[in-house]
Amino acid sequence: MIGESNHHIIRQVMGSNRHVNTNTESVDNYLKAILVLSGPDERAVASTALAQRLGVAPASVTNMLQKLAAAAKPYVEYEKHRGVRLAPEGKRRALEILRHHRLIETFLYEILDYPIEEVHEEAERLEHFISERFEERIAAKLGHPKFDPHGHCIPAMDGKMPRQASIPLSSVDRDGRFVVDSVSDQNSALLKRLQASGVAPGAPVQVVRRSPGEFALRAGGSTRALILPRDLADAVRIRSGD
Amino acid sequence: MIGESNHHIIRQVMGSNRHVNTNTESVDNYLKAILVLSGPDERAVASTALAQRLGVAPASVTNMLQKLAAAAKPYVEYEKHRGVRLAPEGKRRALEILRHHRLIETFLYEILDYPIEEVHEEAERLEHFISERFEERIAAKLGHPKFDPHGHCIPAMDGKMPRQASIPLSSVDRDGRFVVDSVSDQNSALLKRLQASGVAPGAPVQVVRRSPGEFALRAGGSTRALILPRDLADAVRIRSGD
DNA sequence: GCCTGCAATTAGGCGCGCCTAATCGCTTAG
DNA sequence: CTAAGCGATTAGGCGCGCCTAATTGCAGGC
Repeated sequence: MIGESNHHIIRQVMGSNRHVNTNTESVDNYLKAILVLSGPDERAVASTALAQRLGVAPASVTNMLQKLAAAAKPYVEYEKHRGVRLAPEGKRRALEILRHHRLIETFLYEILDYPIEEVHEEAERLEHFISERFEERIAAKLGHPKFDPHGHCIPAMDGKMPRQASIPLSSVDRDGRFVVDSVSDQNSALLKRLQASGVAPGAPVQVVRRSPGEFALRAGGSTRALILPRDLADAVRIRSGD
Repeated sequence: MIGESNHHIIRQVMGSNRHVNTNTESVDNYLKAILVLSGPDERAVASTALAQRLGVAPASVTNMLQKLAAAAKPYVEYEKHRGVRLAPEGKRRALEILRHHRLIETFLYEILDYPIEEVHEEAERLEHFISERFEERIAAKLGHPKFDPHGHCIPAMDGKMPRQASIPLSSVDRDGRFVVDSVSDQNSALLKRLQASGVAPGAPVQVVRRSPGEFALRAGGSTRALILPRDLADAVRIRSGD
């Protein structure tokens, strides 16, 4: 739980209820998408980008944004044709969901021995439905972890998150030794391959070849180099060796 | 997972999709309610009873039952004015959800140290959203338990459940020694009281007084008797001492 | 055997999130 | 400075689960 109170899934029950219902899974997903797409410097996000990420028609996005902006406590700041930003309440909720997501991933990986490439999908569903108590209990069980199994930072209860100091493999400008900072959770097949090759958060790696289209790296004690096309190389973030 | 394949939450995406969408939380809840209300001998269930249990208008029940009966694989057998029974597919799903529910309760209690009176509410939400893998992993982690923390039997993967051999405290016909079989999860305040008095599944208890309106019992080493009005006494099921 | 009372059903409507089609309006190229 | 192009919005519609109000039909009392 982050910030204020968490009402969970309160579905509209009476047709006579005049209040707009903004506590659904769908809303959560819009807020999460805005959080991610607006990046660390919190740029305004375009409707199209949201539509594409959410797999939804642009008209649906406009519709939802108007609702989110018109709520008593607005979730977003939205001006027509200008894109959208998270309002404080929206940011609070988005970070809460992100915290849920990453805690659940950690939990599935550490306690339930999930293979890493399966944690994301399960967390994606459950993140909307766990209670504050569940959140608190798994955090305690895990020793209040700061990172999930992909190396992503878990937002603290006060919603603060340190800025990332790592760079994508695809933008590295020299060969040499690095440490894996994080791996993307978006492509589970790739994730499985990376795991199998020893490319996991904290692992030392050596970048052995770079070209416009491909990046090659060797992890820990691995003998064979792993060759990643540019688009997949985006999925690995590295930092200089500690 | 029980029996056949489990499609989880597949929401309707296209307006053009002619197939009826029967994979929602709401459907799960209707099926569960029918399972419980039809009792061990699987009597037909009246619309009104369902409506009351689900907190929904009778018209809504009729509506849903028609849909559940009309599906390609019908979930229920339903004839107008005759009540409803689970069809094989409906029973399969209902038992699957019940298995989820009770596994989750056990998990929350054993692994996450929830107070017993809080497990039901959380399980009630999560039971609809966990994957087959999650189900299997928590079952394994718990050593494939046969009973949840209330003493209720957890349906096996093949959907079989032994018939209950216990009776409600309210229908006991003699004073003397018994063993607590199970306690209801419906009233969390009562559950907390029972727990505090040592009335938990497997605990030996002594029935010390019976009257039309009240039942008194003393648990294990407890000094004070616990007095329960008839309606609350329904919540405790006992069997003769083992 | 009819009639009344109540359970159950039908009819019609609502908010939700989504869709498509039509329109609008920024922005940039000529 | 205008016009095209495309991103964004509006308009209208759908299925879902739910509601209320009106109607139907079963069953028990006389």
